[in-house]
Amino acid sequence: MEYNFKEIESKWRAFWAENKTYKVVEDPSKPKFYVLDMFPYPSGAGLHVGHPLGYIASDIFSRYKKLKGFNVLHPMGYDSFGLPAEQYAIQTGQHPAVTTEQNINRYRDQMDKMGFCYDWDREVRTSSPEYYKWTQWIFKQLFDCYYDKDLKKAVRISDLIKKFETNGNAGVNAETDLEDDFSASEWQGFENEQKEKVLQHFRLAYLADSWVNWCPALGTVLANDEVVNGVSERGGHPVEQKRMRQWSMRIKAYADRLLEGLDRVDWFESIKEQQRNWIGKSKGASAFFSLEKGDDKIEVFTTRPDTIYGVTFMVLAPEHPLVEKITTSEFKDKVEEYKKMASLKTERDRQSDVKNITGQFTGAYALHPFTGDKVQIWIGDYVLASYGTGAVMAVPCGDQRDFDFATHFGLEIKNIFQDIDISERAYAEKDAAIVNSDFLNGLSAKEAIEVAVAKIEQMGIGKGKVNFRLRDAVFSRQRYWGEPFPVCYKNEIPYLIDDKNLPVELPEVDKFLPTEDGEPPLARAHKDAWNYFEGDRMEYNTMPGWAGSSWYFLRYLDPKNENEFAARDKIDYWGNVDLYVGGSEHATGHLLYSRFWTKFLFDLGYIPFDEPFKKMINQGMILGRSSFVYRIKDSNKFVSSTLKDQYDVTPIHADISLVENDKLDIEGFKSWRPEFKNADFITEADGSYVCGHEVEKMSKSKFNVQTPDELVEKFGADTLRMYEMFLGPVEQSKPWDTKGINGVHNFLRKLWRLFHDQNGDVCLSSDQPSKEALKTLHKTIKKITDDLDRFSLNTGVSNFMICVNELTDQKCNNKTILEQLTILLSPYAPHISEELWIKLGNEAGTMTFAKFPEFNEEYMKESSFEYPVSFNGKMRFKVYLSLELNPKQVEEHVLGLEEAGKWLEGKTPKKVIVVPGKIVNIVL
RNA sequence: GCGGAUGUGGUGAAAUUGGUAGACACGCCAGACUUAGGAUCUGGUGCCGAGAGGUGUGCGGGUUCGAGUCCCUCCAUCCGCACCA
Repeated sequence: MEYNFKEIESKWRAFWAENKTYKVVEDPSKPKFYVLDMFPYPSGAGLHVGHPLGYIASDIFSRYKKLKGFNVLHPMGYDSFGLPAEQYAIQTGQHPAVTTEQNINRYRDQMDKMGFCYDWDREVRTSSPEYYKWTQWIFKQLFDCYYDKDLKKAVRISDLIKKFETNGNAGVNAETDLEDDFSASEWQGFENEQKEKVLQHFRLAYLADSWVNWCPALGTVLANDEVVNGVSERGGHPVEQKRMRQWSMRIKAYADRLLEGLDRVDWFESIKEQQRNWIGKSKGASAFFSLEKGDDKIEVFTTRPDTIYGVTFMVLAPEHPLVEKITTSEFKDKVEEYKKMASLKTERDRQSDVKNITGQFTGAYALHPFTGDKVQIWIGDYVLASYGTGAVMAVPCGDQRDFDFATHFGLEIKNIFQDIDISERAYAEKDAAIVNSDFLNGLSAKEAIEVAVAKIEQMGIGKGKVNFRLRDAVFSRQRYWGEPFPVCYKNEIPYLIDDKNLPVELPEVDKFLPTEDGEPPLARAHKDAWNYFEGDRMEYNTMPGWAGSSWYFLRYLDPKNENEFAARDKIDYWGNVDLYVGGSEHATGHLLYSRFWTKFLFDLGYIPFDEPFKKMINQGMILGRSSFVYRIKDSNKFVSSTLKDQYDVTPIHADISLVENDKLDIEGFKSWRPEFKNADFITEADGSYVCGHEVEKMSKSKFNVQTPDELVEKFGADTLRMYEMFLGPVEQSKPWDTKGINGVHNFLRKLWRLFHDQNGDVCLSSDQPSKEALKTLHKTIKKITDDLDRFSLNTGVSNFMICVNELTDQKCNNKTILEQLTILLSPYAPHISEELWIKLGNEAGTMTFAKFPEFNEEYMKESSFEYPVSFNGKMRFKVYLSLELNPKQVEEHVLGLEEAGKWLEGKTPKKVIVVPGKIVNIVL
């Protein structure tokens, strides 16, 4: 019997499903291992070959860990709320739940064909009410907590209220944007409405008027990580700044812990670095500059307090609250004009207009805190209102932007760096000694920073301070297809819905569009359409896409629990994710938010860990390899790629299914589209047409999408699994190319032949395995184990090929050897392994729970070694020598060889290096 | 500008601790077989050279008996962040 992958694969797929082979339950007798894939958004296009890359890798690893005796949790689900389903719904009127369901079914079908070992009984969908009930519940906890900076953790808001009742907000060290002070009696005198307003400044999920990224085309706000280069990440629509009342998450409270936790996880450095940049911690000092006139003070933030004597002017953001107050009447009009101009610029304009220096003098002066000198106060849009204090002390000698500003407007530039020429540009390094700076003179930058901060604090004009770039995350979206908030309003004060009434389900609406008054789609729902309704109205916004994905890894632990998001004993057993596999594009979104929620749930004692993902592997993107045909201008004639330079041609994408090894299927191309029906071809001498190619993102419009289904059909899932791994290291981006897939397929056929005779009958020997075969096997065991442990799955495939090549040369059909090999291979190619497993006389379905072979060094022992002999580091010849020889003996033997004499050229070697079992190097 | 990653044959790549550069595969070349199968088998294939040999891991330098691997300078490509004070 030939290797009939179709029959074998469908047989085992059915077997696994029927027997629930991959179902897992808590088992205290075994160590646990949690392998997680980033769950997909089920889009209408289905999976292409790039999606399963990470799933295959994690599947191999899960199967390996099972064979190693671990109880492996390996679940899958769907991030099923999101924009595309809703936009499709707006166009067609089809309910997003319906399209989502269809897409999920297609994804499931595609994944099943790959032979993944997911425990599908644990599937979660973020859009199902049973799931989002708990997303709502977590939101409620966030609403009900504030961040205590002394305890460095989230604490219930009731504790805060107690403090307010006894002491007002004096002595409260909480993460808040509230600046006013109030006493206990003032607090007690507040109306409920006023109290809630105050509390909103403390809650971790809070309602506030804030500047948000508004995307008119999508009709919704976006989080910072959803805006890329001033346009929306999805769809590329323009985004503008708008002030709106929105739910936000006080993620800033966790900035320091999010930074610190990165040191405790095993992730790629690039991802950690991206998160560090995004959090953007900078240490420095804040200092108050008093004004020449009036009692107001301007607070600035600087990372270089050592350069304070270089200050020659100040710049405020145009939106800075003091601008209006300090501007002299003489400059009022000009300042107003500048402010207006700045406000009209979108974020995008400001970014693309970095080189253009603009600003306006306010007419006011501040006093230098040390020298008492008058310094001009300007406004300029290079100073951002949202970072630091919205004001900078300008040090043109030490900061290029300040330098450019000063040069442009002819402001003074004072040099405070010893032996540094600043006539051309600012000196931003920290290597020069400080001069012209009174008490800082002669100090290095590092020393001067400390001394300056101490002095500033001593004088009471400021203090050492840490600033973060991270902003609080906007949490409401004006969309339909998302989690409803467990919130209602009474007199416009938000109230939480009681746990017993959760989930608040998505109500039916007549259209998925905003109302005429611009309210979100949920405002269309009639009171009766809500499964629960309270107060004057329910919250109309829905949660953003990252809400459901911020905690899904916890739900897999106990997916059907109706009373808790997961039972504590299950959480304790499974713990956090041991290996997380997914794309790196989530570095500043999902991966940051899920860490935030994990830390929060840890603070409240619901989970015993504060980092969700211990180790993470980020698979590279699989790019498409587009094929091109070249049409000669104004004709229907196509010229082969190698000859195209002789003509004036237009490249046209050809569907990659019509191309094999860059050769075009000419007849197929003619019938592909009507306009090519009568096409002519200028071919190579052998009559073939060679296509050009280019690496691009996979997309329908480029006809370069490769679906896994086609390849499973053609070669089988085992071949595709191994081929995707064979392509190169998982973390590397690479273009998809089916060129080498035959090689992998042939390998599996060759493996099959080891078990069968020429007639295709099973033919296995039960004799003692040969020494040679044992050596091959154990060499392979060692390599495969090492490869898996360091996630080098491409070399794993190579090592299987080497093994099968060697066993074929040895004509090995030994049962013991082949059985061990089958177990080794089963994580990579589970279907064929199961089939061979029963041919070896084992019971169906027991393969998954077999024991992974152990490497035994005994079989690898050699008595001799083929030494490479080098002269001056150049390998010249090889010689077999006993490994029992000591270095001196090796040297003597090698120097006595005729071959050596040729290279010695009669000279006496200066030195001979012998590394036993490795190399001989002769230095002449 | 800052940060991260990468650079090896015609192609995908390997070389885990400094020790035979190019494993394994694709492709290509030559041949065998034939039940014509997306077969199988044998040999070859970094580059230059008829050969002996020379040369070779982005460039240039250094350390070392020995460097793809370690150090320094530079170049190129990709990714992320960016008027962040």
